[in-house]
Amino acid sequence: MILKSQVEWALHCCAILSGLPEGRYLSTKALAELHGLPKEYLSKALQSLSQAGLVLTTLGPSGGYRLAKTPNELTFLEIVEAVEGGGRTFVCNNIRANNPCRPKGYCESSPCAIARIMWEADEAWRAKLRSVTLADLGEILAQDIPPDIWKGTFEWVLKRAG
Amino acid sequence: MILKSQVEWALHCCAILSGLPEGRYLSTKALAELHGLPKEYLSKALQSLSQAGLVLTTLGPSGGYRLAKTPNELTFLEIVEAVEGGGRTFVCNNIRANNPCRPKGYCESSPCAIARIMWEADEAWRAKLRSVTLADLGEILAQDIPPDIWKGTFEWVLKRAG
DNA sequence: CAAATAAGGATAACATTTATCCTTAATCCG
DNA sequence: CGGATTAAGGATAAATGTTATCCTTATTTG
Repeated sequence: MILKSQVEWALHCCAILSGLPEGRYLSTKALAELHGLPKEYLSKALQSLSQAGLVLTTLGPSGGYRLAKTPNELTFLEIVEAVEGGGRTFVCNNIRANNPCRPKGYCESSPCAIARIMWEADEAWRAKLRSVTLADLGEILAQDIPPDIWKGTFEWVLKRAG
Repeated sequence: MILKSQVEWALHCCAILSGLPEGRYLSTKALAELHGLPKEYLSKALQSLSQAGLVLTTLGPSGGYRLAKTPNELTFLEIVEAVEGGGRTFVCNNIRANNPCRPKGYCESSPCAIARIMWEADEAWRAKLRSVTLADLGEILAQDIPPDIWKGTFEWVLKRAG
């Protein structure tokens, strides 16, 4: 059970977009170059973000993407679910219903106990991702990344942002 | 990102095995019939449990599986990881290293901040699963399942247990 | 009008999951 | 001892999902 690599790509792209000045846009091409990713396929991840309403787009030269909200309003969970989908990791096929000892037409009152427990674990995962915003990430990155690399990247981005 | 259905199968099988009297074994065939599952493929899931040391096996007629520990020593996490593997759901491909603004040969000091956050969410998921034992599940099932079905299933199992 | 862009459809390569079949070695029972 | 039953595991195939590429369309900029 592994998340799509598009999740990783979307998170990194949002991290870059969160440093973009107000009203400017960054293209798929620039984001793909910056991360060494296939432009066409990265585009699908960005489209998912767009469909989820997390980013805004413009067309034409100088077009591209920018965040639809401020970084402290955008959570990891929103980004992950935009790309990966909001479904649960545990799918209950209700195999208890195949138990030959059950009376015919027997109807369960509640979801399977095993599924309920697995879903609680899913919810713990989601709760953690919901608690972290892009702004939080920005603070961590500011400490992680050497200032000169951070600055160089920022200038590289600004040069390409429409 | 969906867990293998074998995870569901393994959990249900362990739930049944946890009700088995001391020293008796239940075969793949019986477990497959009880849950309406393909015997040969279910066998792979049970082999995973065996390799992880969660169940004990015997060969020959009257052979099969029983738990290697008491139900209150066996956690959901152990069962899930035996089948699904213990890896993380988020794989970091370190795409930040592709950033053209980095000096050549630059070496990161710590894992990517995005990966660290995603891994914390994974750990929250695992922590929840680690906190629930088969004994806990048994208590919930005892309340969920009507006594006559529970009793009928138990007798069905005992009739087939070696 | 020409170039650049996002959006999205079609398709293919690749990996994983799901399943089936077969062989081997061990165990039980008559 | 011999036949039946079982777990273990290898080989293979079908089904599904992920990753990737290509192409068309509509929009925007200059």
